[in-house]
Amino acid sequence: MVKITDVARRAGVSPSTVSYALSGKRPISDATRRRVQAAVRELGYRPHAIGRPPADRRSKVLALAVPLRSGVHVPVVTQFAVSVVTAARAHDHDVLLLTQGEGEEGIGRVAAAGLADAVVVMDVQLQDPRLPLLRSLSLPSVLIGVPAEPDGLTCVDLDFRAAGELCVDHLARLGHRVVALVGSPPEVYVRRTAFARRLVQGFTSAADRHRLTSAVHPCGTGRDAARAIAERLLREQPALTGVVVHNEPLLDPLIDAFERLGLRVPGDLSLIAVCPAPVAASARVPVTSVAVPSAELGTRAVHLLVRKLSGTPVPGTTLLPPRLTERASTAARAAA
Amino acid sequence: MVKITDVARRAGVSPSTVSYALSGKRPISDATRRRVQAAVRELGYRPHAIGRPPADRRSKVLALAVPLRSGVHVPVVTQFAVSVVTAARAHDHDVLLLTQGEGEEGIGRVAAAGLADAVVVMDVQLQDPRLPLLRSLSLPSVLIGVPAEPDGLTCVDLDFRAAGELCVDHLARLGHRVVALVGSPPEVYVRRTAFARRLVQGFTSAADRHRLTSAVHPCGTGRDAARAIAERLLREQPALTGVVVHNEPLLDPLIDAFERLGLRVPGDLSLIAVCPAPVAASARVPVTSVAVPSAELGTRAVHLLVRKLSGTPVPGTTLLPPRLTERASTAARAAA
DNA sequence: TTCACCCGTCGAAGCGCTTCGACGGGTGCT
DNA sequence: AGCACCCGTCGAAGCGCTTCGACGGGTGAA
Repeated sequence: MVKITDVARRAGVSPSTVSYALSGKRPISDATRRRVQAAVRELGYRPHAIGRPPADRRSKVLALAVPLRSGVHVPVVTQFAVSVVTAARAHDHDVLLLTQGEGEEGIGRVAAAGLADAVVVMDVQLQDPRLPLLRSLSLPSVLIGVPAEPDGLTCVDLDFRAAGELCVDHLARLGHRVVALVGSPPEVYVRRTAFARRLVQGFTSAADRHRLTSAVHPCGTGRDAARAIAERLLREQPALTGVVVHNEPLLDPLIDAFERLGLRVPGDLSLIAVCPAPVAASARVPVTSVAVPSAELGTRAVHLLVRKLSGTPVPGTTLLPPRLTERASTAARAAA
Repeated sequence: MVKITDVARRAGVSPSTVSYALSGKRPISDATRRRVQAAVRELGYRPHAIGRPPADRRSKVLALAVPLRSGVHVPVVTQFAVSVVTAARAHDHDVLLLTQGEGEEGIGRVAAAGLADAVVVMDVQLQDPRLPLLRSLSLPSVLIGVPAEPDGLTCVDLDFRAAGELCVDHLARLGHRVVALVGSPPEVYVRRTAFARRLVQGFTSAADRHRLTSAVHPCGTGRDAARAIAERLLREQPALTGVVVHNEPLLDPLIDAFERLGLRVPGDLSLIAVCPAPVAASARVPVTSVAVPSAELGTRAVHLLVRKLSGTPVPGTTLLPPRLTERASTAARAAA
């Protein structure tokens, strides 16, 4: 392995001069800088992380704590992870992957060992066991999702409450009077996952505001669950004409199930999904949706983290405003 | 942050004694060891990675180079990544995530900076541009997938050639005489992705051996592609009764498309998929499949890597034998 | 011409840890 | 009883890098 002393020898200067020539933290003459750069190129020198003194103890690594528990949609998480890695690279950082179960232990370990400078925490619950740890650690962090008590923490998320309201507003504007929310699997709510709860709140309060009849149903995934929930909805709310779906993998099966029951989308039933845009656009019927901007969330999280690392103050909670995109799955309610 | 000297002071010994007490590399009296352990517990000490001298230069980090290019099925990759992280943790290692595009550059950077001790490389092509780099680097590596020239490299993969043969053998045994392979998207073959090509080889050679009429069709994903390929198959091979699918996201749409053309599975058409078992089992018709054991591949890769790191010699190429699981999508060919 | 100042460079220290060599004091054998 | 040996512990070195303080020589101003 080629070290800084090798470069120094070849360039005929001292190691410290090489360091300064590369970092630019002190003035170095053009001639010297050029010689150093040439030596670096010729030898293929790259600073080795082990040498970094604790002054600049930065490992240039961010940790990413991903959930991957049941009920979490894998492609969404993956897209998010990729955007984090990409954004991190743009800021000259690498990403260390921590999986759930590792969650708490992993964050502690990574912080103590100095393996990472900062951590992005996904899938935050309202009362998340990791929060006390994050508060006590000096390790900068950004949460994806907003817990019940976000004081002192940096959080980013889609404004799921507003997203829920937006969906209902849209259905109400189209004349729908009876609506339902088909949500994530029950375990997601049991875990008190923040974003899922907030969406329900927004949905419910907007429905009340518009004086709509509404119901909320957590729902598992798969064809059988879709059929069951579709039948149940029609049984319990025969006048149902508007459905909000917050459950990516259920989207296609649910449309299927409704059609098998003789309900056309959007003829008889309007459907709005809360999910990443590609999922909505490529469903068997292109679905009107409020996009979950996973890529943007990842990028934002990294930006915030980098700013924190540089000492810049950052806002406590950033909520991205929801945006609704109309596609083929919503229509005005047919006249009675 | 609590360091080894703090522990030493509290335990009333020297730092080196603490180190030995924790590593066990030299005999330490029971009394001393106990005092050290108590001090470690009380102070919450954890060794900081920055202190590790290059003698034991191990960073306890593995890099994982994941593809995430078009045509690669995301859930499969994710499952694989998770199994790598889990296995790595079992060996007291963490995992650094490198994404494609970063591929070559990333491996070089990580190696030079000493960020990782070893690397797992996914989605290997027959002529992979990363191979020369891997050979030249002293960084131990394991490839998922077998390139054209695997000499000097450690590779793990499902034996896709045998998998292709196994599918055809099964169809032939059931009496099918005209078969087709619906493969991955064309770009996968253009890239000369190793496993995709090998599957085709196995499929073709087994078909020839059994004197079957056969055809191979790369195919994109999505409902439209499924419909197009289904129609084309029936047009070009009207007597077709056996289909092998090597394209996870196409499975459901393809079954759909066949049924819309009036072909029942398995009544009129037998279907075998090469994909992870859960995908096959949860398709709209449970599909007979040869499993792609992503989790096992990840675990194996990490095991091999750990053995390499410890200096144990490891086999060059490990091919896992394919296993076929019968489900509801295959049946004997109906008598003419 | 002289002095102050600054630019460009160097040497040394230090980070937290591991490990090598050394050393002191028991123990066991002769 | 004496000697060798080994167990348990300590001190010091060293890893590759960055950065602080220092220093020498040139330049500009008085």
